[in-house]
Amino acid sequence: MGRTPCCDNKKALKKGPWSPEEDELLLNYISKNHGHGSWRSLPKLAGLQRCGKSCRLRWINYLRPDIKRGPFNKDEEQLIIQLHGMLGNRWWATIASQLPGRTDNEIKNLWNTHLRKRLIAMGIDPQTHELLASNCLNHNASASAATRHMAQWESARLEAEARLSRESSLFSHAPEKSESDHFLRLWNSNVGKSFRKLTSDKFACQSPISQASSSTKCGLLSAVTTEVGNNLTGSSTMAGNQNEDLAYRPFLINTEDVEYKPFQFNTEEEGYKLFQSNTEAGEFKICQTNTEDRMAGSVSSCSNDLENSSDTALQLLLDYPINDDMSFLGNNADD
DNA sequence: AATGCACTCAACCGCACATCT
DNA sequence: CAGATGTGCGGTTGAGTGCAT
Repeated sequence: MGRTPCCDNKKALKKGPWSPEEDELLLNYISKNHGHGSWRSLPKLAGLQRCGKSCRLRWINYLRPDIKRGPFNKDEEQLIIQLHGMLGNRWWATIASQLPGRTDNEIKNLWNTHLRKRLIAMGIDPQTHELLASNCLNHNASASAATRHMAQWESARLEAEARLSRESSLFSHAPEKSESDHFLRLWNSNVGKSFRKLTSDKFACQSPISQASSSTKCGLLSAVTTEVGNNLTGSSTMAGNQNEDLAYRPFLINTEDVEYKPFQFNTEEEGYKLFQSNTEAGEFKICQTNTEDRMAGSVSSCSNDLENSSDTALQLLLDYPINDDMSFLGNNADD
């Protein structure tokens, strides 16, 4: 039963930095064989005294021909921060997928060495994207709004997951994509476009940094419909269990200009307008949803005064020029 | 020139999930 | 179906490097 171990620890396998000779062996093997095939058997076939895992890592993070070298530009850094705000630490690979030629390892390093420190210097917790405690003393009202925004964003994320889960069940013949991939694709898709339109029209926002305090009025970004049913329950449970990691990050950041603003709705009712899919046509559109259908457990303790602002950091994220297509739905249909 | 410190980043480690026997 | 293995991923480490003293 089973297979032999991947890496035989009894063999003296080399560790540490790769030599140019080793790189050449690995490159030659992969180019001659039009791919790596089994990573486990690769080292032996390629004549390398390395474990397959080490070979894979070397290929993915360094030798792959499509690796983009050189420093990250501002757009890339901004996108990483935005995506980290959406996804958190758990999905470096997903973030990397949005940056052609960049590896998860590279992005992770950039985050840990540069971006994280930059946020800290700005008084922002790089994990939660919330204001650090010291800043909260000066921005109590805003920080409390930030907490609400976290709930709003988490609700939006759950809604997206639930919707996509439902969609995937409708396209059950299609291969499953990862949850995060769904979310990113959703964000980049017409759904996101609709959402962008909604937020453009309806969202107001305030900056915890630029505005010392203000009374706020916000609704929930929790337009969860009863159609979601069990899928939603699953998502909700999942998110609850992994709250620390999956927690939606409410802020959107422009690190250069310290634009760091949460988003809000003008009214609670507006918050309940979100994605409603027309599954027959495979299209999404926005419609009114019943407030009573909102997901149980959603944070709803929002105060009800809000200051409008059309120039939001959210808009920066929403308008970021990500490829706006529905290819993932198309793929589903094709498969 | 020597030393210590901070920083970077390639690589390792261990876990989770998918796949195979 | 159970358990072993393969693969991918995030967290962490530590060697190399640059800078300050």
